[in-house]
Amino acid sequence: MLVEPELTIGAVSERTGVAPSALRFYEAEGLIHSTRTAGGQRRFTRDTLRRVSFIRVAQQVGLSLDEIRDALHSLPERRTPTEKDWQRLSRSWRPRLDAQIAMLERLRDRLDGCIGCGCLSLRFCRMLNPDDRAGELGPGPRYVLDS
Amino acid sequence: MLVEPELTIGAVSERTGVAPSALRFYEAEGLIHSTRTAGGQRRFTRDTLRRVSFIRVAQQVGLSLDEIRDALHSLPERRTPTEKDWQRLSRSWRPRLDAQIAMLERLRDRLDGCIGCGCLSLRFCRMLNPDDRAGELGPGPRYVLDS
DNA sequence: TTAGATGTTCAAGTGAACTTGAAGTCAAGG
DNA sequence: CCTTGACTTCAAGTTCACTTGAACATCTAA
Repeated sequence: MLVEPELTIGAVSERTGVAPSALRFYEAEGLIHSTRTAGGQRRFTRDTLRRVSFIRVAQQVGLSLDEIRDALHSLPERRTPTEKDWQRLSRSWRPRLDAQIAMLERLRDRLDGCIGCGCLSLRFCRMLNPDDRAGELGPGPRYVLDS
Repeated sequence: MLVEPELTIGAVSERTGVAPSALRFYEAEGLIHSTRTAGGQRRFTRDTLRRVSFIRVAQQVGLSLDEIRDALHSLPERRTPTEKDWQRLSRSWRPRLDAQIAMLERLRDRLDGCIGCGCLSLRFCRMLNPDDRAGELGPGPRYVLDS
């Protein structure tokens, strides 16, 4: 069997571009895990690099660390995830990415027509305020209808 | 001449979906402006609705309030902006929107191929870390090169 | 073996973007 | 006129995602 190569926090930091303090923070938040040396220093397995990259990517897509933790919990905890595991996880993102892209495209395509012509409107704002947002606000006229 | 219709903070809140406290905050931050009644209450002109919508849209695109303030400063201060003004502003966003969309599309198209296959890689992370990010980190190997 | 780079914890600080609370004032309908 | 809901200010609190600092321990290469 392979001996898992163990990475120091500095090594993970260097290879991911994420500060050691952030990695400690992620560990405290349950997003990554480490073992400890006899002296109490952290040692990370290589799949941590993938986890950390995943975290940064997820943040770019607009997920909070809480949501990311939930997503990562679908990976086998404390077991090196297989490619299948990662594939399943990444596929679960497609809808979110598609939605985000669609929103930005509508935004781009209407920017002149909407902001530009001065009719930044109800429809426009609805577009930017998915159901969850609109829902939690209660009844009544909500967004700009105004010319 | 028209008398500018004046809106209370509650009216602006209702029509934009933005809390009164947030509107006060935006005013304190110089993103919107108001006049005051004899009694000291705020009154907003209708173009504030557009400004506020613009602010929310800009936030969706990932701009900070600081950046948004800068953008809004290209509008004539304390003068109702013309359609041309808004058009110029919205057009200045095209590159940003295009970039954001392109990033998300690359992300979507490579998600399986990259995270999925386990090669969440240097190239991948560069894609997500535009020059400014990569630049400020200094020299040395930076991102995940690792299988 | 020892210097010094790298690591440790824990508490507190930061900045962005607001929200909340207290204590009080204004404005419009009956 | 008076009530009542909407408004005012100001300071402090909140959440998120970290960073910083102090004081100390460990690890590794010479």
